[in-house]
Amino acid sequence: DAIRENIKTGKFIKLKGVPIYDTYSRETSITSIKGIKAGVDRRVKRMDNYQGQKRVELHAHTQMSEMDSVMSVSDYVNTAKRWGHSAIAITDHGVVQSFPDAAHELKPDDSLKIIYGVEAYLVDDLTGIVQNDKGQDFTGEFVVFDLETTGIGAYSNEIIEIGAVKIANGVITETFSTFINPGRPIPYNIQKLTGINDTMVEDAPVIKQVLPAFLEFCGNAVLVAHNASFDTGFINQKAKDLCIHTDFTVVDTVAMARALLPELKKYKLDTVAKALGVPLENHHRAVDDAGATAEIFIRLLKRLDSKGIYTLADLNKSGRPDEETIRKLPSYHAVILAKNETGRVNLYRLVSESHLKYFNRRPKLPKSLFMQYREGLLIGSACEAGELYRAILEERPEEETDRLVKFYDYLEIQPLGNNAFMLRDNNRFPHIQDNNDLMEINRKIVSLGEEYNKPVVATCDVHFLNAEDEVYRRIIMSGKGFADADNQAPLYYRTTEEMLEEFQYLGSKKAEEIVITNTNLIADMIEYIDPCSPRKCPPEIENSDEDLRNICYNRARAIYGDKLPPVVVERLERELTSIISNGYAVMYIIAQKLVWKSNEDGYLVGSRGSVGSSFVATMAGITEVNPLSAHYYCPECHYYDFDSEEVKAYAGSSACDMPDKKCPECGHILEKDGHDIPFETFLGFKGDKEPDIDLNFSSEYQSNAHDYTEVIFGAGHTFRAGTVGTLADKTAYGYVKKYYEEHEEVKRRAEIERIAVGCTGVRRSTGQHPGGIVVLPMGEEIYTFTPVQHPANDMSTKIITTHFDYHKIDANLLKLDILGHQDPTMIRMLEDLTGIDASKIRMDDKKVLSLFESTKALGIEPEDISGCTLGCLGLPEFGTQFVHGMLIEAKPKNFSDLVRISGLSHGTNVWLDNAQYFIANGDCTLSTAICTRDDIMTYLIRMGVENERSFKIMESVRKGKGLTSDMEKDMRACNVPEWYIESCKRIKYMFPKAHAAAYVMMAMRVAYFKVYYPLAYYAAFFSIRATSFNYELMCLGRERLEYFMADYQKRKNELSDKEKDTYEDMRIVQEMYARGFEFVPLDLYKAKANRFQITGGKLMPSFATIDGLGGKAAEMIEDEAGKGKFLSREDFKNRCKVSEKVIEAMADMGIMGDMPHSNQMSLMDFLAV
DNA sequence: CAGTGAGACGGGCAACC
DNA sequence: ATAACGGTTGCCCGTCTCACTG
Repeated sequence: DAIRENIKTGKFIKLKGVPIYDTYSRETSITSIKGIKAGVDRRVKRMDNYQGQKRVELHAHTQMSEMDSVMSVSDYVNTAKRWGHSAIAITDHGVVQSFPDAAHELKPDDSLKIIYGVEAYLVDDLTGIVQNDKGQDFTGEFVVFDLETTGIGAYSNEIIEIGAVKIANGVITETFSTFINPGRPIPYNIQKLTGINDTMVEDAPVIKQVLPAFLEFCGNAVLVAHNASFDTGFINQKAKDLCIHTDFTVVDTVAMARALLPELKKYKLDTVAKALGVPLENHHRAVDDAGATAEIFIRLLKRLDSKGIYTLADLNKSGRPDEETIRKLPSYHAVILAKNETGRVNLYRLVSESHLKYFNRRPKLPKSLFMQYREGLLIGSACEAGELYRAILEERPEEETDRLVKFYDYLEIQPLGNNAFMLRDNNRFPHIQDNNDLMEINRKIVSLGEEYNKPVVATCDVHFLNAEDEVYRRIIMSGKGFADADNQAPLYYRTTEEMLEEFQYLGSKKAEEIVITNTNLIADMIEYIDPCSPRKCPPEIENSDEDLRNICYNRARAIYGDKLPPVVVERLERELTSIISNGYAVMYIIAQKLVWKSNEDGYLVGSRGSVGSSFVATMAGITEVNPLSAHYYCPECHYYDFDSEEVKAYAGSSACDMPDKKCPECGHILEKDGHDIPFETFLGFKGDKEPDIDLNFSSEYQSNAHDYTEVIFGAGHTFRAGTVGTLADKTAYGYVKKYYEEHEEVKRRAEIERIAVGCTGVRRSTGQHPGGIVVLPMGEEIYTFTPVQHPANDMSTKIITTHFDYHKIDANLLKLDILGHQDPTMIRMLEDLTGIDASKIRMDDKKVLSLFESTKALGIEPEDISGCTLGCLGLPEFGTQFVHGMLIEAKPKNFSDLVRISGLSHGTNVWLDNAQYFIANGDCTLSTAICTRDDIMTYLIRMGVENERSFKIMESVRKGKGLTSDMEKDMRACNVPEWYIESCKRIKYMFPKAHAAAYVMMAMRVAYFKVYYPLAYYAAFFSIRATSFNYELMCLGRERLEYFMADYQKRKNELSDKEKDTYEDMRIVQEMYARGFEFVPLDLYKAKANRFQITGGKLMPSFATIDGLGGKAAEMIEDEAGKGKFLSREDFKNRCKVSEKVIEAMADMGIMGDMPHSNQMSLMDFLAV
């Protein structure tokens, strides 16, 4: 214990012990520990010690950048605070999920300004198909041409071949073709690509001679090229070098093809040629490419003609890219920062639209859309993947860089190390050879900034906090399969001094300007913003207050009579006052509508959570749990008994445990109801607790319930709550392990775990909440609260989720938890099979209750079912080893006991290390132990602790927050025993009583069927609950089953989770066999896809129980079997889309009967007969 | 006959109530 | 043998199979 005390996460310790080689884990470990001492944390924490104004980081990625950055928001914010930086920006790739967490890191008196931004994937949709239109139509002259060059940039490369074709009136009239001597060797990769070598151009004319000739050939014609800006860029650059003025109209066939052939995925010349049936030989030779492009152009022109497009102006208009096209356009990084509240909402809109409309691997943002919502936003030119940097890198003509610079509000440059990858990639960046080349690009950006008066800022493009943290990013990128993962750029958060030093090559004055002055200048243009709206916006439904009141009173009168018992009126009024005054009536009305609708459609709804604590909820039909104290009432004459001594003896218990009784007035059998649950568990004494209505709908019905919310609130007003899926422990561990295995480095398990921790928390995907629907009230705009997107950016679904996970906006919008559950599905199937109304099942049936103590009621002995001494295998929430252990120890006698056990068996540190100990120690009994939340509050109140205080203590305990010393003091002051205080402190999570009661009711119902309608029970269980049912292992007889069970038992410690599930299902099957029931072989023509059937006192499994045969195939078989006999296996395979392998397996199991292999055979057979 | 892409399926994992 | 909350939805990924293609 002393050792344990000293070992805590984040602590450093010194150990004394004996190192030995552990043959099991196959690594060295320490045993026989003799001493343990506190150690010293020797890690050096970096500090920004710059004297004077410090820099501001304007470009940083957090863990929300998908599988890219490993920096946690909290580390980032807190480091900035510690360094004394005045502001920091968060600019994740295309998303903003870090914002709420970042805001959360700020304390009220922090002065740090967080700049909320995004690094967008900007798409230039503003350049049209036609540049410099002068009113031409398609009857004039066009010159379609193509160039081969020594490289990509027009400035430092030369043209080596020009091929051109002149078209007039849609027919080819002239051609032009020549090599050009570039006056320097042709790079090897270009030779390889084009097949043009030095000897071929040796005798060719030089550009000075060729260009004028080519320009003369062109005359006033419109220039046409595939990806025209490349070719015209060269022509313009070379013309400029020779002081020749050019002013061509240009048409780009890539853009044309995009507009006219939207079905293509790529628009490379060969792809387009193929799509249009144009032959293309010798691709990457100017003459041939020009010819092909001309042919493509002519064919595209014909399509234009049929569309009634006759002028270039029309072409440009028709070619405005649609969503589909924009998705396929190349994108460039750009940093967008929100300056103020308007900007924030605009940013959320841009993020939403880029996810909903323009997502293609990345959320793309068309410039046109950005322009539309530019208000309140700043845009910066970003990194080497930004269009300005790219334009400079590719030596685009000046007009283009000018146009780009003007578009941005500020320009960015980054440390050389960020771009050093270019030095290593000679193929893509042949002209970037050393740091000087990289510096040159940065210098160019700086001078453009000066020229156009745009501030230039130095940013880090942060992806991890400290230089050494690159290892985490390396492993993650390697795990994703990036080949160059091992060459991590130094993308860490740098201090002012580090950045000043980095940019010394610009001169110390300039360095100071871009590192300090300008970053602060940008930061100062930005206001303090809260990423989450402060407004609470619950939906409104007209007359909900009055309606709720009426619904409750009507129902109450129907049950308790027109003259309502005072207890009922008192409770209703107390609750209604609290509910209505706090504005929660709407919640009840919504829940009521959903439940009623589901009931109408034939599915009961299970209640869940603490709603059952509310009698109003009971009366509104939202829950079956009646929270009043145990009472009798007469359904005939409305006699009631809430306060006789007889009834009071059941305080704290459920009414179903009371003896049956006849009505003293009319002799009718009295109803018993009430579980004695305080309302305050739900809403608190002041009604100020944020309540949550959780409902369990049948999994089969869940999506209908979701759709129905749209009917209630109107289309566009409900959103599925979104979730953020991260790289968590197990996946991270797997990545790290794999990484070091691949690199053949031996790492100890502890080290792998340590590194894995550093990799966790990185966003991997987004998803849907299991049931949460978020409601946006009429007249509100969702972007005020959160951006939206499709789950996992799946463009084929109509589901829209919130971009933030629900808890980030739970103070703003109401969430309905419409969860899926198997209990309602089970009940539905059991009712269908037996004709019994499950809601009428008694909760005090002795035989049913005995299942929780012995196997007797099932007519079997423990040895029949591998020694299990209880009959409650397969009952919901009562089927696991853990719960069984508890049941065996606690020996529940009635419903109330089961409610307590249900409470004890859910949560961490509620039973073990807690109630179990205190019961054994004699401090308490099952009835007095802390079993549910409510126990704490009612007990404390009874001991004299003030109401509100008792509630607060309960809330603190049930959330696992333990007790404050003040709370302990208050408890001791009221003589609360020490064991009780200790017990409270150990609890990590705890059920509310209402939830436990609702779940026990469900378990009792299922148990009833298990006792009295066994086949129906097993049919329902295997159809619905069994997750790993396997025909081959389980349905071919008891002996075979037990053979496999023995095998699993032997491998107990190595079973996968899946196999463990299978084993649990096997136990239920074993129990069924033991009770004397059997399966009949699966009949191809009688079996159902997913449901077991009872036939002649036996069970017929469903098709879905066959391994490898999934839901789709199962349904196909059921469908096709109804249409007629299968002639052969071949026929079966074709009609049902079942794979060969599965058919083989089915044949082995005897399911295929004597069906012949192919139709031929069957015909022969037929003839033979 | 290798390559590719799509779809079904099962299993592992994560988020959540 | 241990320790153990139980049960839900949904996403990703590897594998298998099959149709299609050059």
